[in-house]
Amino acid sequence: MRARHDSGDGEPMLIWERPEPPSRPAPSPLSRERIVRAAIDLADAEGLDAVSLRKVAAALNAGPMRLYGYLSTKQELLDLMVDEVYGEIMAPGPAAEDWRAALRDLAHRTRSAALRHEWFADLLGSRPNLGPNALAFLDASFAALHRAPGLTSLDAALHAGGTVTAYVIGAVRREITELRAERASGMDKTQWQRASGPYLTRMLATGRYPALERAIQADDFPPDPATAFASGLECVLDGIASRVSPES
Amino acid sequence: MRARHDSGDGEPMLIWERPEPPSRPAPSPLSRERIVRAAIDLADAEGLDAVSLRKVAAALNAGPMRLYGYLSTKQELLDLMVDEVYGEIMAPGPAAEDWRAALRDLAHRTRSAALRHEWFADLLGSRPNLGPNALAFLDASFAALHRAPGLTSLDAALHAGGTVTAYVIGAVRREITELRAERASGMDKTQWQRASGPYLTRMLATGRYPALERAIQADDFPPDPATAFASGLECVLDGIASRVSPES
DNA sequence: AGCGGGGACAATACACCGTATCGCCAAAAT
DNA sequence: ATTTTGGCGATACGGTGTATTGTCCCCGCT
Repeated sequence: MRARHDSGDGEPMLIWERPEPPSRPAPSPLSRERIVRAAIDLADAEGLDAVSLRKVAAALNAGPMRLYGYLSTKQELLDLMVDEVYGEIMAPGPAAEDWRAALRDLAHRTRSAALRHEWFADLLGSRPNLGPNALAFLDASFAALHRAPGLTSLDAALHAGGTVTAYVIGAVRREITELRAERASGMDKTQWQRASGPYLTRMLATGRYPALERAIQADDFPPDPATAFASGLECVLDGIASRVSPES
Repeated sequence: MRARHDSGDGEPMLIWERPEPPSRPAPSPLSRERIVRAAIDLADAEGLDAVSLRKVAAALNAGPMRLYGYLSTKQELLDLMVDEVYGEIMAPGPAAEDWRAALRDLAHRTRSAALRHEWFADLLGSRPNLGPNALAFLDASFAALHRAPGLTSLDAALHAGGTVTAYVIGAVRREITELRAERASGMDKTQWQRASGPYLTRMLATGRYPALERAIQADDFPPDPATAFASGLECVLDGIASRVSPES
């Protein structure tokens, strides 16, 4: 059952272009924008699990069912939230001229958006994102790759874009997950090591993980996540560059 | 409130080494293994959303609360499911000798595991995975990277491993998501294009996405996901190789 | 041998979720 | 002025994860 605005004709009428409910004379106190904003605020403050239609509605002084005039499903709300964050990502100035710089910029903006809205990492890549802002993001990626010198086949461009996107999704996810794990067991990274340390040392003592053991023994403290993300990204970009302009 | 096996002393006693309940003379009909297996079967058949403690317990002819003797939380069950899949991934023969081949092998095995258990993609990277099989996976990664010639700093090895892991997570996620989207709207890829096509064409007609427009116009059909995954992976591996052994 | 206690299991209970349905009331149309 | 309509709130339902309570059986002790 779709929202009541679904005109019912054959065409799918995806959610992003569904019209606002006809603006009432006394301006309707609710709008999809306000709903999405409230949901985002709630998710930022209390996590994605705390986002329930009931709580969002309550934050807007409305009954839960009120929202179904603007959304047909909770999933739709999540999709709109994601697209809103893509909007944040695309908000800043124009793209760089160098394709590499442009892709790097998009990646870092995505990462910082995920740090602002940790729930974004949970949703990243879990559904096809076709909202207008997500499309703008895609467009920016392709535009950047089009500026690459040797990238004639746009088949290759698609591959390249997909590869860096995949890296960004995975890296952001991992980083947020680690961040949460640290926070969960006492705010401090060393404290986290103490927490799961005994278990890990016991596991390592079995001798079944020699390489891991060696890796942890020589524990140079892992560098901050930002540079880890950046260096991994450069690695991926290097790989792309090596096929864009065959090795000099 | 932990499961009843938590010994109560200071040490955390993570879930993977918590002992089975004391084997009763008449062997207990339940075990964590059987629970996890039932949950996996359910998730494979009906999706992750269908995995509820009630349904899992029902599949084992038990009341819902029975499971809390073996698990302290649903999240724990999910963690165990993930580790079980890591077990599948690590099951086949020994690792290749070449570091690149070894990493490639791990990546492809992860992908095929996710294709067998689509819910695995939803859980990938969403939590720190420290189960014995996940550790074995990590160990294999580090072992492979250790075999790389120029990888003296294990700091670099950590970065490299993290980078390819991030790519794999993101790529697998995207692929499963796309697969589901296709399946949701009529099994066929061209059919999917028809489904969201009108919306997309209308969006593109706004002229706000010129690069996207160009990319879609010249629609050489995208290659099958397997080669897309593979080529992206090679791309990442190239990037790593270029820093392992500086350009020849 | 009889009995008491403890522990595994089941049933019940609770708060909350997403969503369908229904009824009311106010505003618009006749 | 009356009727209609449609947006909104309240209520309801089936489901969830989990806490609590009760029951019953089996083991060990007297």
